Amino acid sequence: MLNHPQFPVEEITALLKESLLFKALKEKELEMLCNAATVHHFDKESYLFHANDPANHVFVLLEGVVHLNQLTPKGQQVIMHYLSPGDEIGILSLFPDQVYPVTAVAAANCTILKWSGETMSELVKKYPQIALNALQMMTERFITLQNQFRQLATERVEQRIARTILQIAAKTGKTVKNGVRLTPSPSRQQIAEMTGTTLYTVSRICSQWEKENLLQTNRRSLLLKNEEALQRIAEDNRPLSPSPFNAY
Amino acid sequence: MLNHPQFPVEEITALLKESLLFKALKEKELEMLCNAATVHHFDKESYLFHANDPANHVFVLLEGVVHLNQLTPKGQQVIMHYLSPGDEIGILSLFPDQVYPVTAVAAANCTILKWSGETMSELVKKYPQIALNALQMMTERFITLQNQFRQLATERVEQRIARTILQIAAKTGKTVKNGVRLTPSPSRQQIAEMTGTTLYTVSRICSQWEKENLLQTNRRSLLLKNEEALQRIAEDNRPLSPSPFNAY
DNA sequence: GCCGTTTTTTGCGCTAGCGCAAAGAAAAAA
DNA sequence: TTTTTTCTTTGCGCTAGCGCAAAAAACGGC
Repeated sequence: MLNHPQFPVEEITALLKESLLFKALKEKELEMLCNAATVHHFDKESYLFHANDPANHVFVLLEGVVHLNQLTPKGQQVIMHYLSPGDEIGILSLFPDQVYPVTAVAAANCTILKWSGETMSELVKKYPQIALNALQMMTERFITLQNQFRQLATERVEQRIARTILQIAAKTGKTVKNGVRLTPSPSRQQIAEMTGTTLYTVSRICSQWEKENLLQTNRRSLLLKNEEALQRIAEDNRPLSPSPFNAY
Repeated sequence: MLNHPQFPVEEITALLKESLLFKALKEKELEMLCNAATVHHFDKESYLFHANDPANHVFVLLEGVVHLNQLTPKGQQVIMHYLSPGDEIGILSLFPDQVYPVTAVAAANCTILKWSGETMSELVKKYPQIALNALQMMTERFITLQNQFRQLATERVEQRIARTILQIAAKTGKTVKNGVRLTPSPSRQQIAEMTGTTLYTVSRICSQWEKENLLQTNRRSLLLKNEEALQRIAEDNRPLSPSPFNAY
């Protein structure tokens, strides 16, 4: 276990120490944790688990991107959450008798750490801090989701797309000389599924922004050139409504 | 404490026994719980707490309706959750150092049971089952919110309104001879704030339904006359798109 | 470097839903 | 009762965003 060429134990330990789920654990405890984990690869497009599967594994993403999504009865996808290295997946399996409420799919080739539910239960018994951390995470995720809901209910598409790009940039973007680079960049379709719109609308809006030199995209990456401008769009600094008084 | 004319202790105990937060507590424990509570009245439109207040009380609604909502930066309201008698409010205050992420407002005159954070901490220490129940509730609310999010992202206004009315009917509706009656009925404005639309659209859709004899409204109550039809609307049983082949 | 596949762009027409404004109805206050 | 306030309805015009279709561009495999 845990003799991975690209991920030496020290590096993993460092990552886990920073993670929300395992923070406040001691060096010794993290070591135990590492020894109880297994490392797996998931190819792009493959599934970590499906919605309604019994929740019996906890994952930590080492490398890649994972999307948590739901399907509508008609087969339309909605991406509920976007995960990057260091993030935990499947915390619900820490709690008894749950099923995953979402599908987890690798949006890029991924390397992940995995614990079985039983292993986790034992670890939680030994280190109750993990349960507290999980609870903390749940409430944070809940509050975030409430905000997402409010935004979807009240903001225009353009704002939601701007916000989504900014969030991904903040989470995984690399600062380069002329801006912030997102690699890999989510596809138009995926942005649409995160913002509750269509790929056509996303494409039109991004084209517009590209013309205005706010960003620059190609299929594999996105360069955010004017973060402040996008921020302004996300916060909707524009006339409330086309004022009738300006018509003259 | 707890000598309320309309709510004798036995009745409250019975209510708490059924509640998600206090289920699986013993008779004796429920009694302790009752004795630690205080009863309060909140007039319609008054606030139980505001978003960002430190979360230091747990409430159980005995009578009335409470809305949990958020405000957009521009002052627009979004109703995140609708609470009826027996429901718990402010479970986040069971967990350390939280602030309420929403505002709780009485949507009708309310009678509520209230515990301070300190009292609750002690109770939780004595009866750890409460913490487990709270966790259970959090995950349930989280999963529900995810579904709400998906629906908002993918369904048409009409569907969302239908679903909302059906949910309120299931939660608080009284079955009468010609249908299900909701009293008090949410206003057009409130339905709009629950479904992410405007009061005009809600009004038009309800008028339409009234014409089709699916329901019947006046300012104080709503009579749902054809639940099945509304169910069909909520599930969107209609042609996927105006098929070009039918044009002939 | 060529070919098949996937993704993106964009023109076009369209429709769901918005939002003002003004009238009407219902409730509350006086 | 009458008056005032609040909530609802509806006509009207409009616009944001949808979604097809077809082309263009980008990518991957060989």
